[in-house]
Amino acid sequence: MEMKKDTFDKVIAILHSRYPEWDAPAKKSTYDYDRTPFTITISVILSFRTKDEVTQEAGKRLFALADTPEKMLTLSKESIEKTIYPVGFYRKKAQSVLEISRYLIDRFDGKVPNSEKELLKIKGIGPKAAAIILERAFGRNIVAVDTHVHRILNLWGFLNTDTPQSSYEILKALLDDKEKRGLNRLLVAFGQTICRPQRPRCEVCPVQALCPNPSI
DNA sequence: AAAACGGGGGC
DNA sequence: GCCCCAGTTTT
Repeated sequence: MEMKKDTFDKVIAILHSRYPEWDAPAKKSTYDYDRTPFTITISVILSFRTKDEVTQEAGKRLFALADTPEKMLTLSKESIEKTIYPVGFYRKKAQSVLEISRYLIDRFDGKVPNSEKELLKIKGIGPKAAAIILERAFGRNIVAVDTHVHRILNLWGFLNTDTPQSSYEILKALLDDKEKRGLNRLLVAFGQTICRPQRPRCEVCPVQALCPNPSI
């Protein structure tokens, strides 16, 4: 089954009125480390193919040791591996963390560039990571298809089109003429708390009646 | 286009 | 056990 766009709009409206706090920026107090462009960037790297909770715990441990590119370079690759374990691809990511730190210092005086073009030049940062960094670190009003958003789009049937568009293009079209940033956050929060990857809480979902594929 | 990177979790 | 996991680089 697939959902129509007007149903999608209705779903967004219901979620918005039921959980107005979801489209607000994440509170700093929900994290145990400073949310700087650098820590945000590294968190995004750590999050690939890894559960949110594991990523959060790993980030907390890592940023307690080093929350700037300069401090990061004082750590050995092995100690970073140990610290971030058990995130997926932890060896490759430890290497990537060091490379990115080195690159930021050499090219941008230790700062994360507020530019998609520049972010994409960094090894280890692709289109999705760049979008998430721009949104979270710099508040840019763009859509960022993270794993939650992707999963929900798929669940609602928006990714089973004959002419395959990227999930990024599809979401952009669905959220056109709206405040993309807030609505994007709304979907992420929905995916984290109710429409979860494991054991989705359909029984408390306010839009269950509109869902094409409830797992209830 | 497909493999590789690496664990966790569902069934 | 086996299968999945939608991020990026490498082959």
